[in-house]
Amino acid sequence: MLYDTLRQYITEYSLQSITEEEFALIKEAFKPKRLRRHQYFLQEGDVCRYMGFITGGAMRQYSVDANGHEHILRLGIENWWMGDYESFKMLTPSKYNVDAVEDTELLQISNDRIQELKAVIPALKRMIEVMDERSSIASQRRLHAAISYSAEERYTEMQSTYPALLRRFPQTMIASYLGITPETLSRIKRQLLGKKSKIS
Amino acid sequence: MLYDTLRQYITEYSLQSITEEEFALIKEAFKPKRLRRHQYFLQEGDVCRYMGFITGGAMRQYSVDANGHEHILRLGIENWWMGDYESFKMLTPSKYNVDAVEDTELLQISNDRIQELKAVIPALKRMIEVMDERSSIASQRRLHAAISYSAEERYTEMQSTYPALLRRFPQTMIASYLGITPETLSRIKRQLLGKKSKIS
DNA sequence: TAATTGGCTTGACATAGATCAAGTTCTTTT
DNA sequence: AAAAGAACTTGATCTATGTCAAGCCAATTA
Repeated sequence: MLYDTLRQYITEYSLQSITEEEFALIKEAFKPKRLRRHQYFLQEGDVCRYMGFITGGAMRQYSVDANGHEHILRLGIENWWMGDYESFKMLTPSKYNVDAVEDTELLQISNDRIQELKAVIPALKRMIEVMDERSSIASQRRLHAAISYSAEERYTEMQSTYPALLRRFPQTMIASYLGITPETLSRIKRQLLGKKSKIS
Repeated sequence: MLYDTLRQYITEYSLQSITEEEFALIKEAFKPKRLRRHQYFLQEGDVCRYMGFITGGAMRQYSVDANGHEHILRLGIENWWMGDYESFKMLTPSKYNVDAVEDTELLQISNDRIQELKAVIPALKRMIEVMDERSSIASQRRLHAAISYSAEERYTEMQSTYPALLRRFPQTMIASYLGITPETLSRIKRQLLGKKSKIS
């Protein structure tokens, strides 16, 4: 049921299995939560007290700049974690908003509880370590792309890295994630179609 | 002497002290290395087998794109770690070069040895966990800046976040780090001087 | 001291991508 | 079925930043 994907996720990332007692602790600590489309999970200025493990639906993390433009930092779907990690860890007010792009259900856990669980469930501790490593690496890659690549290159890279996200989110959001306007993304797509047809 | 700053660094990050026996292990595992200005620590295509803890000098990590342009991803000075973490962790060929910007001395450790040490020195393990957390957060911040801010905003943010780097590296490299050309950085600085004088 | 070099600035021009404004298509709601 | 509204496209312009070229200054080397 609901918690099985989480259990599988932990096993997969930690490469360790968890006992039934441990699983019971997890089920008790992670609370199910439903979000309607457009509903906030976190608002700018609040401390991110929970991280959510998405079991169904789609979410985004974004900031709003001085001109009212949104900049999407992260997109997430089933089996992804969502929340502002910086705020969650440091207990500082978040610079970001997190909301649901589709009706979403997730399992949320508080900072306190995850600390307690880490202490008693080795697999969970290991999972978090691995996630930190990977997220550090993923951010570095995306930074590299943002600094070094053109908009078109970033789009094609996204096509190969996260095809699922491309299909799932409206292009306005994909554009924002790539750091460009929807108009530019539209034109890029047309250009790429032209190129493709020449190749094949 | 040479290893004291490393010891202090570990204590500071892990919030744990290390015993003399542990320190002896560390001294044996971390090998001192000297690099002349412009000398490579890592070249694109090689696997990053060592991470370096800089005890003196200045280094940079950068990629070279199809047009021969360099893009600096990270700058490092005393008390910073340097190397390509992705390649080091995953044992994959690196997309980056790492070299010395000044004559540099560092303490280097191999992947194998750090794994062994992590298993027997809790403080070291904890230090790495904390570093992963923070680097994950720092990358996210920089990504946010790269996507959301103008060149000028990124520069002023860098002024407040890493003043030491600004003083230490030539502006060509600062520009590359910010993802702009040296010419643009030069013009931005002039504009900012104008603004400042108006304020005061 | 002269020569060389690397780093910085400045100007003129080029361009990727943004902005603004319409118009189209496809859903969703009523 | 009508109406409203997303999401996307397209065109015309604008702007931040890049590119190319020249010159200057300071530091290092001969």
